[in-house]
Amino acid sequence: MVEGRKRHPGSVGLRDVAKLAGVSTATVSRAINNPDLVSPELRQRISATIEQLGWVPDGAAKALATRRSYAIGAVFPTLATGDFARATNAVQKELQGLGYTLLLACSEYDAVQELAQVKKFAERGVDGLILVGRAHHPDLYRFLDKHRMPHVFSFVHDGQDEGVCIGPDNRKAMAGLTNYLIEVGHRTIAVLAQSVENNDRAEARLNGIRDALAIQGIAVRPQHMAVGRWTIEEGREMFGAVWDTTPRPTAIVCGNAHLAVGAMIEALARGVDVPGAVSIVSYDDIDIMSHLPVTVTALRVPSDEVGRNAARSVVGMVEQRPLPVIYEHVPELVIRGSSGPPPRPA
Amino acid sequence: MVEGRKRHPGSVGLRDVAKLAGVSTATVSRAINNPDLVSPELRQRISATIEQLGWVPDGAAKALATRRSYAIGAVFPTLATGDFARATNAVQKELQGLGYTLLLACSEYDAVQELAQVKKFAERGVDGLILVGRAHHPDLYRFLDKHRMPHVFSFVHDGQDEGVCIGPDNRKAMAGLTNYLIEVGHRTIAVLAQSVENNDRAEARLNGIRDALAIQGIAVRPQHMAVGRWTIEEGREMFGAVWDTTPRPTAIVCGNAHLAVGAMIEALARGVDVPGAVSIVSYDDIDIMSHLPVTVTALRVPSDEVGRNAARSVVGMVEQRPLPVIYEHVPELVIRGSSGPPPRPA
DNA sequence: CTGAAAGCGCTTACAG
DNA sequence: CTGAAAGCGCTTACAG
Repeated sequence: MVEGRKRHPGSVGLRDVAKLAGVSTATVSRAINNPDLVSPELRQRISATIEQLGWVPDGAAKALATRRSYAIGAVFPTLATGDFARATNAVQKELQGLGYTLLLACSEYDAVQELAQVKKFAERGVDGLILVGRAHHPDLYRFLDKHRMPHVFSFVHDGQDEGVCIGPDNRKAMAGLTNYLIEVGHRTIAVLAQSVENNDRAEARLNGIRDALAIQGIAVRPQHMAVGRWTIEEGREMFGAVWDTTPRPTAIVCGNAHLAVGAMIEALARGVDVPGAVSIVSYDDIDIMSHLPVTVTALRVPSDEVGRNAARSVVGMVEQRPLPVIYEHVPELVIRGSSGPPPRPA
Repeated sequence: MVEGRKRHPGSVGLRDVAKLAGVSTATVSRAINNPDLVSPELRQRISATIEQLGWVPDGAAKALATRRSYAIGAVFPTLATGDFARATNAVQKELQGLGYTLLLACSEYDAVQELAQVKKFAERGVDGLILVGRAHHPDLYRFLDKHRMPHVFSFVHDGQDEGVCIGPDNRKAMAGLTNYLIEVGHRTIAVLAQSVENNDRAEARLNGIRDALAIQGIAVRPQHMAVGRWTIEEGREMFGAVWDTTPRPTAIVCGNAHLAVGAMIEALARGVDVPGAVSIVSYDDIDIMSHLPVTVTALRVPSDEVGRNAARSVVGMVEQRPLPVIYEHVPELVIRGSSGPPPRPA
């Protein structure tokens, strides 16, 4: 007779609990998952037995039997920027409150890797996914579709119909920030942009700037456009790149907080008068901005709220019950010391 | 006859692959997990069939059958500080390379919550755990022990025997930083400390400072000791608290980077001459430190390496194969503009 | 309210 | 090299 594998000797299972409590495994299972179906007496006896044996239910077995894992996968581009880190923190907290576990991966802005990570998550049996942005590998959409995997796109929000998006409308927000500069009189505006490679948010922001400028019939001059990623170092260099040009920009819009901090610091280091000679504004707000010698005007994106709502939203989809969720997060324009009217023409 | 639940209609399983490929399920399983045991011909046919059907293996079933999840749980205090965020990123990357998935939780420096999170991870069947620090809920050790759960403690390293620790020796490192101040002549030293509540690293750092000072027969005066968490705001306030005292400190040691940045900024804002009037040094190094008008002397802790090695270490334990791992990470003292000899007595 | 038993989708010891 | 079948540890439809 074939025997198969044996149980691990030391570990206790549902069976052991049932035996010791003198009930069937079905009753133990019900006592945990559906206490109302079990008489108070047994319920009490069973929970005492569980305590006594220190039984830890086996999630894999449970997942296999119920076809539900109570796990959500999230793929962020990176955790090196504070916004995604804070969002991850919030996602985990919210999921935990809803009874879910977070599986985390970082794609490093690589769509192919993201696809592989999502497939891995699917193998792990996650009930749903949180992704960042709208632009993904084409196969990813097919995959999600085929496997009917509930998912949300975070840190984006736009007018499109497809998919659930939770976050700011990057384009609209950046247009708003640019409009603010236009309103106070700027016409010669430089841009320190993030690379748009595999980053639709960065692209949307760039488009937002162009939208706002185009209405005035203005475009960003090539020498006023610099591209980087998200370090202070780059921000400093990029400031130099657009500043040492003719004509000089009277304002600089930065695609993310680190570039903006770098630009601000470089301006200070060069003794450039901010905002007297040039205004600096930023998409995204971080702590340090309100503490620099010249504080930085920024669009405040509530990353933790975005994370929290993304979590609520996937869980709502998974459980097919509507949870109250905020879908669009309109960033607040926080005007600080780094922005003002352009210098008067000499 | 009792029927039990039915299979989900749409989904394809190993069985479907086997049927279509005209082989047994055992052979399909082998073709994936042990290709060498299967003839090239079948192997080829099977992988084509898998492709064709778009089969995604069921991790829960696999985990149940093998008693291995290829998942590692990590509990960090928070992701709000850059160090843990970068470490998390590195952990995930390394685990992925080793074929594992990361389950993540944040304890918010709460030992009870951490315990609950670890138990949850155990239910999920993680193969191992990465924790931060050495100080945990007493029940946690019992739990890990009872369930023979492989685990490592990260961001700590000390002379003790028990457990695998991966990171800097906080105490020794901080003593070294303090010694540097003593060597350049400081004797009146203030401390901006992190709260030691549920944070043994903070406590170790504090002890390191005291160790170094005690050798000189010096202690930190009560008015030179301030306690906070990890915001720039707090750092500013704490600077004020220790600065407006008699005697004035000639140097300030900060328990973490954000407090140090706050202190530096407050000093600049008050027009205090750094390092002429006071030196400021920090445990932990962050980007902004090398870009402030006065750059900050700091101990550089390589968070990502700590994360990477922690990941390698647990996996090594889980697989019972020795992976090359660095256990102690000696922080590098990066001397910058904010430190120097104390002012000469007037 | 409770139990006996089938089944979730894989893996693997055994036999060939 | 391959297959038939037991088993991993739970849940749940069915019967009582």
